[in-house]
Formats: sequence, structure tokens, C-alpha cells
Amino acid sequence: MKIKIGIADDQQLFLRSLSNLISSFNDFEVVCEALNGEELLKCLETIATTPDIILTDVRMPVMDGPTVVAKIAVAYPGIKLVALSMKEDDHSILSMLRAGCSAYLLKDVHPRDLEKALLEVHNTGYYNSDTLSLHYRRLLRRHEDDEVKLTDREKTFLQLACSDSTYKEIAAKMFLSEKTIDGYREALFLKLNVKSRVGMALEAIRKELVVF
Amino acid sequence: MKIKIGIADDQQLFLRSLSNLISSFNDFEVVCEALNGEELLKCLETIATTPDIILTDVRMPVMDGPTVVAKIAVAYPGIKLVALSMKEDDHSILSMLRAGCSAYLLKDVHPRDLEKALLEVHNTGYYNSDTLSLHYRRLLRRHEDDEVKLTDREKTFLQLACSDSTYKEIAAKMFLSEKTIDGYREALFLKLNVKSRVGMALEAIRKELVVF
DNA sequence: TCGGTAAAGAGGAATAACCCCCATTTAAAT
DNA sequence: ATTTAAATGGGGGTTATTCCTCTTTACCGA
Repeated sequence: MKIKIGIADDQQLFLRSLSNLISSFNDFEVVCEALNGEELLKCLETIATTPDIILTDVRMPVMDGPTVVAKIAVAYPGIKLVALSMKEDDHSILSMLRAGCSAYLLKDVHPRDLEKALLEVHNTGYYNSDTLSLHYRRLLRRHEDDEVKLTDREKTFLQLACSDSTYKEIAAKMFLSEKTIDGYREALFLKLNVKSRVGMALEAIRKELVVF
Repeated sequence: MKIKIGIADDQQLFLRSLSNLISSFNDFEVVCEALNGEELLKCLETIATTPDIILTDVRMPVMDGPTVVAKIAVAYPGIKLVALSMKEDDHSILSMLRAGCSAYLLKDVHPRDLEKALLEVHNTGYYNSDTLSLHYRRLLRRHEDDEVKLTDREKTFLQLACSDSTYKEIAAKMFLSEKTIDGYREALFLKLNVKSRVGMALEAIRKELVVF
């Protein structure tokens, strides 16, 4: 009986070729390929045999990694979840681990390490790559102050603030008074720990709070 | 006789699994895998049979896509070069095409489209995906005025302006008067076609005029 | 050596951004 | 039922940014 794998990644070429690769491993077979979180959930509903392990990307359109991982973790507690990302940044790792991933793999691992990791996840339930375990404690410690929680209106404002327009123009676009905009600005300055609009825009891009 | 392919991509997992996938196509074999431009060049020197087509990523450490493509284009004019990127942004496409690529593929193409594209490149010498050909003329037209030429001092200023500091602080760091800084600001506004510091910072990041 | 031009800098004024204080309303959480 | 948080808005003030015009210095090429 082979170990059944599900994969979700928005890069079609990566998805298909990774599937191909995993299928070429001795003990594995791919039972599910999805281009985003929503497709992954649909796939899980339709197939007869649920996967043992699901590999999922962090950033995906329609439904992203953390969201779908959280849903699967409650709906299918038996499935082991592995995050797959190209970026080794704290934010992505944290959000995936918190959502319920038991392992985090970087896309630049060697195929043999991938196979090793998948076997380890299947047998022991978890896997930590070197780089991850090194920073693990630090990550968990910084857990709270790392989190930037924004309201919907703040997100909208922030997105508009990352542009060449003045606050007056932003206020007009959001159908709000300039004073309200000034309030959002102040709130964002505090939350992002900056002291100018440029700093705010830069932080927003760094923390990927806006599309850029 | 199979068509020989070389691949360069810094994501190990993608590189290996893509190689795997291409090898599974009927008419193709992979003769060269590299994690960056330098490795690719070394690989070309050592192997007996040069590839017919080389697929290369845009962003890679040590030596990036445009650099290695330009080198290969002069040293091995017979090799057909294909850019492989996840981002469909004008800058990446342009720099690769200008360096000598005859095709540009996005990483979210379907494997069958990849195979089709590779065959087309091998037979006709070029391939244009739908999205690319749509914008092709516009890209080439904007070629020159797209180029932003900055002086060294302007580059330094721009880098410092992409931060949370005020112009006064920047002036101090550059040992210049605030008025001189104001002159750089004005020059940059014109060159980048923006009307605020936020817009300037954003454009600088988009055009990769600063490290971010 | 003459002219052009790029870098550095100045003055002044208008506008945008920033920073406090504060109030109301609504909805969710305890 | 009371607190909490989100969304909205106002007054009034201080800086920072932006936008003009203008000067000096210096270097480079004809």
C-alpha cells in the first residue's frame, strides 16, 4: 500500500512536475492535484481515499495556504499537513504552522530530502528541516508582537496609501472624511511601528499586507 | 535523436522535478541542470553535447537570468534560450528578451503547453505565449523611455529615501544640505514620473532601482 | 578660453503630512 | 448589562514635503 499524497500549488508547471516526481518515488502515489485551496477541498470531497499527507503552498489565489490548512486540520484530522514554500520568511512559516502544519519545506530542497521528509512525516508525524528548527524557538517567542492584525477598512486604506495619491484623494475614494483617514493613518503607524507614510508603505510591502 | 535540454533554476525542487517531467516527454532529454547562471556555464563547458534549448529562471543567486543568457547568446549562438519565470512583469520579460531569449514562459503553464512550446521553439526558433504576444509591441515600444538613468548621488538618495527617515536625516547621512536633497527629490520626481515621496519609493522598488 | 551643464545650495511660500486632544454610533464580546 | 472594538468625524497645531526661482562652483569639451 503506497502512501497517498495530495498537492496544492498555484504554479501549474511546478504542481504537475512535482506530482510527477513524487509518483516516481517508490512508496508514494499522488491522488490529488490542486491549483489553490478551494480546488484542494473539492478534490478531497470527491476522491474515495483521502491522502495521508498533503503538501500545500503558502500563497495561492482564491484560497491561500493557511486558510485551507486550517480547514483541513479540523475536517480531516488524520491528514498530515506539510507547508511548501519558496520563502523562508518568518511570516509564512508561522502562519502555516499555526494553521496546523506539522512540517515546513522549502522549495529548494533536493528531491531526496523531500522523499526523506515525506517518509519522516508519515512515520513520526512531523519533520523539521535544519534551518527551521534553528529558528523555531525564536519564532514562537516572537509569536505575538509579530502578528499585525488589521481591520478590513485599515487594509483598504493601507492598499490605497501605497500609491502616489494624497490622503485627500484616498478619503474621496473611500467616501470618508479626511479626519477618518487621519485616524487610520495613526492606527497603522502604531501597528506597523513607523513614523511616516513612506515607512508605512514600505512596511506594508515587506509584511505583504498589500498587493504589490 | 532526442532534443537536448538544459535547465537553470535556483529552486532545487522545481529544477529536479521539471527535469524529471521533461525527461518523461517523448522527444526530450535533459542534459544539464544548474542552480544558477554560473553553474549553467560550467555545465555547458563540461558536457560533450551542447543542449538545443536552455530554460532559465530570471532571478537566481550568484548569476541571474539576463546575465547568463547574454553570455550564452554570444558563446553558444546555436542554443535557443527560453526564459522561465513566475512573474509576468514587464521588467523581467524585457530584460530576458533583450539579453537574447527567444521565448518567455510562465511557471504556471500546463505541462502539455510546455511541451508544445519547447517543440515550437526547437522547430521555428521562437514561441510567444498568448499573454506575452499581446503586450509584445507595447513592451518594445516602451523600450527606451522605460530606461531610467540615474546618477550615483541620485541612486544613493533614492535608496535612503526608501525608508522611514525624513529628508533632513537623509541630508545628514549624505553630508549635504536639505536644499540639495530637495533638488534630488525634484529630479527623481521627474525621472520616475511621480508626485510624492511615497510614489517615488514605490516606483523605485518596482523598477528595482533600490535594494529592498 | 568660452560656453554648456551638472552638482550643490538658498529663499520663500503653499500644501500635505503628522500628532495630539476629543465625541458619537454600532456591534460584538464578556 | 457593561465593556470593548470598530468605524466615523472634529479642532487645532506643528513639521515635513513640495514647488517655484535663482546663484555659485566646477568640470568638460570644442
